[in-house]
Amino acid sequence: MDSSAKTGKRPGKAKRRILTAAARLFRGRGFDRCTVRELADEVGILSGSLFHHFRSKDDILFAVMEEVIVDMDATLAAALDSAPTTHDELRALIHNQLEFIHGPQADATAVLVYEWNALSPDGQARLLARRNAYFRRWQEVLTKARSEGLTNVDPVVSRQLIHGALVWSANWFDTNGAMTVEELEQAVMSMILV
Amino acid sequence: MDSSAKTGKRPGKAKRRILTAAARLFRGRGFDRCTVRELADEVGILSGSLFHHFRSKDDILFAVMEEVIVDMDATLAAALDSAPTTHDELRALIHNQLEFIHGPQADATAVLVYEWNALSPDGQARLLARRNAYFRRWQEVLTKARSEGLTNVDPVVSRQLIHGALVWSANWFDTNGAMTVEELEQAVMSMILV
Amino acid sequence: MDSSAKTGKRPGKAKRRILTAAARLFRGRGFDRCTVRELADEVGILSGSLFHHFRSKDDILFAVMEEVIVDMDATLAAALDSAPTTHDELRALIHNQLEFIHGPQADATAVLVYEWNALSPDGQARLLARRNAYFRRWQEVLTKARSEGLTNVDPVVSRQLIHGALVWSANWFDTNGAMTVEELEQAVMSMILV
Amino acid sequence: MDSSAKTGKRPGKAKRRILTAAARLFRGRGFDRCTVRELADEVGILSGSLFHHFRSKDDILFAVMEEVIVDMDATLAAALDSAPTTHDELRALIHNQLEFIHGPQADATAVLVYEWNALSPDGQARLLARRNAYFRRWQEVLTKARSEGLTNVDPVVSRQLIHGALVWSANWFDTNGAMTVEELEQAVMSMILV
DNA sequence: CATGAATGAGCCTTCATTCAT
DNA sequence: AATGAATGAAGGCTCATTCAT
Repeated sequence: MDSSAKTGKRPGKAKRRILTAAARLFRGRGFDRCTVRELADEVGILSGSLFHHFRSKDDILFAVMEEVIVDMDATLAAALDSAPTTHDELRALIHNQLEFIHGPQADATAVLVYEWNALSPDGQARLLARRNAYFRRWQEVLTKARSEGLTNVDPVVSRQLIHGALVWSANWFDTNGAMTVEELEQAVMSMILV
Repeated sequence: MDSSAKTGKRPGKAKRRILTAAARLFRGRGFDRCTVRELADEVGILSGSLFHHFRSKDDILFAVMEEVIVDMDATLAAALDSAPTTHDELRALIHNQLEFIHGPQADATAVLVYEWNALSPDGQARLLARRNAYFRRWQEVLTKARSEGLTNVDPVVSRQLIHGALVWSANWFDTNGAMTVEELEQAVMSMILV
Repeated sequence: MDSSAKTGKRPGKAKRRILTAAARLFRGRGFDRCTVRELADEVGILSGSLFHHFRSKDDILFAVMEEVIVDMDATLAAALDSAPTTHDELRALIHNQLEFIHGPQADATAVLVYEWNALSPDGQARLLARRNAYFRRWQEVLTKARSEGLTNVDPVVSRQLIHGALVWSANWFDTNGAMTVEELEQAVMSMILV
Repeated sequence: MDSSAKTGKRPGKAKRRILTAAARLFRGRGFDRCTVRELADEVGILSGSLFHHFRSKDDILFAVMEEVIVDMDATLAAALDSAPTTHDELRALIHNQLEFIHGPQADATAVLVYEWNALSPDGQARLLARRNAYFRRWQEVLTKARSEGLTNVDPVVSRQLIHGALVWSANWFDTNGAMTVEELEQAVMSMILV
């Protein structure tokens, strides 16, 4: 007889459940418009109990973002490592970003991108290194791509343009719609390539 | 000697000053993290006075957004009217959007895009018609562009990709930096065109 | 061409119109739940203009009450003077009170009775003399009535019981209903008399 | 050693204490002239804590009224049930009303009667059924009383006249004065009876 | 006299956070 | 770990009142 049977609560570690619910809530209604009570309700505990797991509401936002940014960077690093050509690396860049924006971590990724300003200055500072590392990988690939004649736009500029185009898809692309993520990936590729 | 010299208040109609300050504040710190007292301070009045000009804080957000969306649509309509070719229309699309994102109405435009969820459901409904009209113009031009072979991506998809890329520039492009808006415009054009 | 034609406002002295509207409003929704803006709207002026005629909102309440209490006492005095018998005096007491509660000054009278606590301590003090004078007349008549065997209840008590019964009729008696004020008067008389 | 000794707080359930204080305050100074901070002070908590127990200030007024009206109706029903004669029923009517107006629930009863207009339309609607039930009992007794020749005034009219007389006593009758409630009851009876 | 923008105190309510149980 | 009452700062908004025009 596990504890979830006794308490009637859904299984899974509390921290995990809080983070998942927080990502969904923060994404849907914005960090500031969500109350800790709503979050606690969603998890099935009382608001006071949240503070046994996280020091503050800000801390929850930070944890959501940190987890996804660490994952995203690690996944990208691995994907780039196993990409034989620059063209494959380019595709890995886009694939990885879309995977996060529309995959299992979609909520957390959207929160990372669109609630960045809700994060405390301190939190931003602590996440900046990872963020920079991630974009450095983009930069390197795009620089190589231009030098190889695959694209003809300045890497700094194209990095931002592509990033903007990709993350915005969180707001319109429907995973259950007619178009698949692979097709979207292909469309982006065809815009980038000369 | 104008009245502002006599009263010691900054010139300009109060509503105008509120809207301008609101756009800057809402953009910089997010609608929910701004207080009406901050806004009033910025304008140089007391918080209560705000409510002589707007019924509520929500109303101010609505007014900021409505003004810019109306302007944006009207300006685009005019620009498209005087564009001789589809290529020129395509450029007008991008030029117009960048003009708003980085021109005098930069703050309000950023608010329109990134604080959309902060707007009340009712407010969203009342602005939707304009928003749709604006995007319909994009759709039409992009459809024509593809049928003429200028691009080869589905209009719905390319509209969203380009929109995402352009509005994201609000977060990184520096008007006072080395790159001009015209150059940015050119970079985007070159990514779109086959 | 009078000024009301020019300004489009209803005729009559401003003070009068304010007092009439105030009585109706205060009675209907309570002094505290009425705003000076509502009152000004009703009169057809702006809220600021109210303060050319009265020093404060409290002052308006005071004026409404003072006018009616002065009238009520004067009318009662006259009626008692011309009442040949104690029985007639008794009837005058009731008639006069009902005349005010349901006649042209119904609103002001209801305000006097039911908004007494909304009046400032200072205002209450300034009206107390009149209030006392009015009730003294009741007391005298009721004392005489008992000594003559018309009633058999202590004058202090009966004065309050009758007063309560009469003023409460403001809350239920319908001037346009089947029962006339005269019939109501008769019903009260029959309850009082032995 | 009970918990109140340990926490330093006054004993009694919070809701109860709030309701009691609210009745006293609302009665003394009127619902609109009382602030939630005053009420919280009186109870010995902070204003925010009020809203753990009641959704709104309106809700508190409603709760005060609901409790007393339910009690009042139940007590009257019981009293009428055990009254052997119509004469006794008549006395029960008056006794019950005076018991509430001057007994332990005096404040709440006064609030019910004199702050009815401060209650939201919705609140009024939700209390109307009880109010009507209570008055229906009066009506029935008074109808019977007239048919038996105990009184000779129309039941609808006498119900309102007596009700007015009785509730008004909240404003003048002094429980600690020379006259007892029983004597007051007797005085009212003698006015009603033929 | 009237206007109406501005005032500023104060109101009800919300909400992240604490803590004794 | 969880509870839930209490906290207390802050938030959006109201409103009687003032005053330059």
